[in-house]
Amino acid sequence: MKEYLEPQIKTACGRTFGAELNSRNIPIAFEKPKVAEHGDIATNIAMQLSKTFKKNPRQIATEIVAQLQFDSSIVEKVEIAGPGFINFHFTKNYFQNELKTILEIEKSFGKSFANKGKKAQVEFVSANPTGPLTVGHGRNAVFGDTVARLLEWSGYDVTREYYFNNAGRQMRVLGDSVRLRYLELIDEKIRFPQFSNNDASNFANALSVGEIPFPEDYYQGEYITDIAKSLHTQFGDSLRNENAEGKFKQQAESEIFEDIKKTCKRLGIAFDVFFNENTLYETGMVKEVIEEFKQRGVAYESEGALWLKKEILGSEKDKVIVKSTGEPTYRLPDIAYHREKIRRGFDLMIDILGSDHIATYPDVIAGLNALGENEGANKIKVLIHQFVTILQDGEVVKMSTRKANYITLDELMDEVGADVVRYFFLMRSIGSHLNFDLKLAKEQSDENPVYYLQYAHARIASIIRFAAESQEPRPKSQTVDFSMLKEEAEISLIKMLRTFPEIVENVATNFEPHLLCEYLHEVAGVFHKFYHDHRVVTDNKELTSARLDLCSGAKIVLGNGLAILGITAPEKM
RNA sequence: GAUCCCGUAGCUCAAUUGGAUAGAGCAUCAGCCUUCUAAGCUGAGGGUUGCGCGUUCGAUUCGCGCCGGGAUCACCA
Repeated sequence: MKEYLEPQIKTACGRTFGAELNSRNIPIAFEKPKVAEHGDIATNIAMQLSKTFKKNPRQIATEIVAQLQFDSSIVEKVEIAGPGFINFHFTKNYFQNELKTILEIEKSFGKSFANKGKKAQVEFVSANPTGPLTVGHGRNAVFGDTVARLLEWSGYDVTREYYFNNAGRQMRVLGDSVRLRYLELIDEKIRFPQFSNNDASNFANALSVGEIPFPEDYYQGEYITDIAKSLHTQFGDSLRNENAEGKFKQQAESEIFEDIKKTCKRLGIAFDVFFNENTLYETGMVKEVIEEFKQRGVAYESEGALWLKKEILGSEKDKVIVKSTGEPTYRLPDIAYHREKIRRGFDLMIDILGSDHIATYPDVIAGLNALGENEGANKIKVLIHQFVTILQDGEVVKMSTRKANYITLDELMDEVGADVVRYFFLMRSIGSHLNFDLKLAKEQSDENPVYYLQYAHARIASIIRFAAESQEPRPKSQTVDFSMLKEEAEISLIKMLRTFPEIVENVATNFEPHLLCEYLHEVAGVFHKFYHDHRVVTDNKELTSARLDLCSGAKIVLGNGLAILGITAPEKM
């Protein structure tokens, strides 16, 4: 549409305003009007020009329209409306032909090759292996995977990556938590009333009566006991004097990781790369970064620590990258990691982060720039999503892996299924705080919005099955006469379907899958309306064929759209 | 104190990046199955877009100032 109209309007404007216009170089913007009466596409060019030419926009519009000439088989009428919009109405014939394209391209309808040959990387989830994935991780996981799918649909070769760290205090505590549970299994007395490490009197008291205290800030989830049990099955009592960071930590890490991968798989997510932070030390990347920072004079030592200067960070104060203990802070490996990504030659790198990390990524970008990686840093796109608030019985559940106060993604999927989970996380813009009411999600599982889409798909499949059973198959040579489709419900369905590629492109450029959800919901709605108003399979062979093809078109769009969202498109419900 | 996100119908959220009459779902009410899936369709009610200025032909959208909610501001990640 735009492709057809743009040059015509340009020449018309040229004829009206001459060279003066060309010097201004005003782009012609099109938009799809909200209301059907305002046509299929509209431009506000007359309003744009009214400033420069100091003329009434409606007057300008009239002059432009007078210069326009169109193929009457494509454009039905042109109207000037409102403050100065030029509205274009296209012919039914034009839309009928559009349906053919959809049917021909089928599975790739909506795909673009704009980024063919380019490599993209999406880093998401990236939760350290200290416990099962919770509902809180769900939004990150599902959104990240969907962004990856969108990039694939726009032509990118996509790497899905999970970054993790299996060192540090967090993991030591995890190992020791397992160790204590193990000792409990082999009959050591562990005292579990909740008290903290620094509660000295309680601690001493426990030890004095021969009990080993289980600190409050240790991991309290049941899965810790499960890991201890599996160690007990393998090794019996022989680990009594084993170090927390030995077998206990290793076993915990590997079991938890397996668990995480399984959860992701259930959600339709498969990572290509699990990147261990430790690699950055092994390959010398971290050291290299430190040296270079020093060389470039942006880092200095003080109080036994290594600091990065605020000037390059653009922050209020200098920040530590290596602690006085010799351990790096998260900034350093993060910078090294992103440099590593840049070196792998991606054209686009996306980080999916929760809002709790919002303050950290500017440091990473600044660090990269300080290393002279400006070009690479420009290819990094950070997408921040707001938190999911879990509501149970109207109360906010504060999630904490350590306190075992969480609802796992698996539990959620057990309740409502992976499709509902994915849809629920995708249907809202990532900038808004998502309220996940568990009670509601369970109760409404029967009337969840995702079923509306799936039902439309299944319904179409059913119609097509019915037609195949009750009718002679149409000979391949016989072409379908799409001019049979002229009812309002039919045309508006085609209009809806044909915009799919535009929607995908828009959603993929702006990383806003929720708009695809909305669009598909609308497609389903328009289809249901069509179904309700008109019978597909009738004695009229010609009409039946045309309507069946229209159904197929709708099925393609719904199917492809659901595929991008990672949601199944059932043939039956 | 500073930075970022959010504030829209009773509830959960949209709004084509500045457009025309601000829309969906849930909930409430009233209709529609002898016919291809009623997990559907049709209709009704429900709004000072948190408040106030400003920018312009035009503001839910952009700017400034308040109010309210969330997140972050470590030698934690």
